[in-house]
Amino acid sequence: MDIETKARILDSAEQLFGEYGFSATSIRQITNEADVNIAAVNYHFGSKEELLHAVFKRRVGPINTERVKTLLALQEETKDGEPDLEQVMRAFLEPCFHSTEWHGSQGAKFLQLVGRMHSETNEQLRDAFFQLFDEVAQHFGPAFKHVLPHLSKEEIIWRVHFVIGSLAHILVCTQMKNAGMGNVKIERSDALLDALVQFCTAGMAAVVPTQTTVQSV
Amino acid sequence: MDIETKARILDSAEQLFGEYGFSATSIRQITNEADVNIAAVNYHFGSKEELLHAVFKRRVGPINTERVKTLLALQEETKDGEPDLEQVMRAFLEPCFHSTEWHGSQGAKFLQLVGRMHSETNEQLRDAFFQLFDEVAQHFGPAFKHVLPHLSKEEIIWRVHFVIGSLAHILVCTQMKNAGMGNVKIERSDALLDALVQFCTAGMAAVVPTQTTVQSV
DNA sequence: TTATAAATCAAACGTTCATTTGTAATGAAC
DNA sequence: GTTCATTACAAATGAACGTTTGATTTATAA
Repeated sequence: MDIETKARILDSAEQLFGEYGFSATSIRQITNEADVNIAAVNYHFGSKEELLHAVFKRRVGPINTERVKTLLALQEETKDGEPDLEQVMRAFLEPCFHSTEWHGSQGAKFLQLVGRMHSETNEQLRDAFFQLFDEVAQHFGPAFKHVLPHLSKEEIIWRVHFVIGSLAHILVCTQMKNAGMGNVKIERSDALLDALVQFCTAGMAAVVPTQTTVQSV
Repeated sequence: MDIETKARILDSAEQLFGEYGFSATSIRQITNEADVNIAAVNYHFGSKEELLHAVFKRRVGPINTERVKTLLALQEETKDGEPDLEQVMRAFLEPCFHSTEWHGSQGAKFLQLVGRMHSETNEQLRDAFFQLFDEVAQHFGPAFKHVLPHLSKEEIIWRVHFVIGSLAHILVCTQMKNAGMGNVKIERSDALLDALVQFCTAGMAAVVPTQTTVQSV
């Protein structure tokens, strides 16, 4: 069975890459878990790296499509009114959490892998990964700029990175035992998403202090 | 030369672990870079994992000591006045950036490694790593609770994780090419620290919306 | 049924891995 | 000068790595 084999490999790879990382996961682990022959990975995907890329491609597309769709709907809806930072932020963050609703713990493992990738420094892996987010960046960059007109472009880039960092970190954390996150299961975590949205919205909206701030004491 | 050998191994390990990750870095790479015999790692440190632990122990201590010292000084100083969230936040974040002032690009590579560790899921590595931050958690947990009395303990834990995520992410990002962070070099990045402090302070201080929030439209 | 392509399989490829071994320097104490 | 613990070294250990091979099975179509 062709399709079944490929899907089983993708499932196992997604889970194991998320749990142990790319380098620390062997093709033998993946094929054992998927119950397929060891040669199947190279036959169906070409190499270990291409397998990783395939794992991403399967799930990132839908998430980013939802992000952009929500943003566009939002912009349409509020065309004549005030754009709302919190809504933009939610459009950016919420779709990530939906993949767990769609795919259960499998989706959660994928998010853990996504979180992991944000600290990946291998240029080849990075480039292939972040290229998947080009469309999102092109839409949300201007959107954030529009609702935060007083911030410089550079300042916005930094703050978006802070947001991404918070997101990536909890995507990893919520899959761990003993991460100090209590009993949060990301599969049912509206509260966590809300908290993240609130935190990031407030952070993005932080007022730039005047240059000669003399605070405290 | 005993001390020289150990220090050279630590330097190389710190740099390579930060750059390529723990699993993707081999002992051969480390010992070649350090120009020592391949057996030296196991002789001086016992194993690859214990070497990683030694890399942390060398630098994390001073950072956390400075964090706690600054916090205690702050609490002493403002004993009869208003505690200030931004000051607590700065006491938490700023010492991380100092290690680059002390050790230059070597310190920067270390910070990249620290950022990486936050997405490490290997339980053994995690436990050994986060144990190094127990003292910090014990001091800053109550401190944040004190300046944010209206937030629940759980909410504070989540928000601190958001802060840690932002911090870890930029520690990794600023060492990368093409991370979309412009030309920020963390060795000279007061502005980035300031931006991070502002973002995290505002995020931590975000008001909890009333339960029945009906927003937008 | 037969020809053709796709998928699976066991086995092996050469390489690299972390670690261990036994031996040779090194330097201080006696 | 001999002893002795420490450190350094080249060489080798067995295991695991990603990948390839060539035969074999399965599916598709003529």
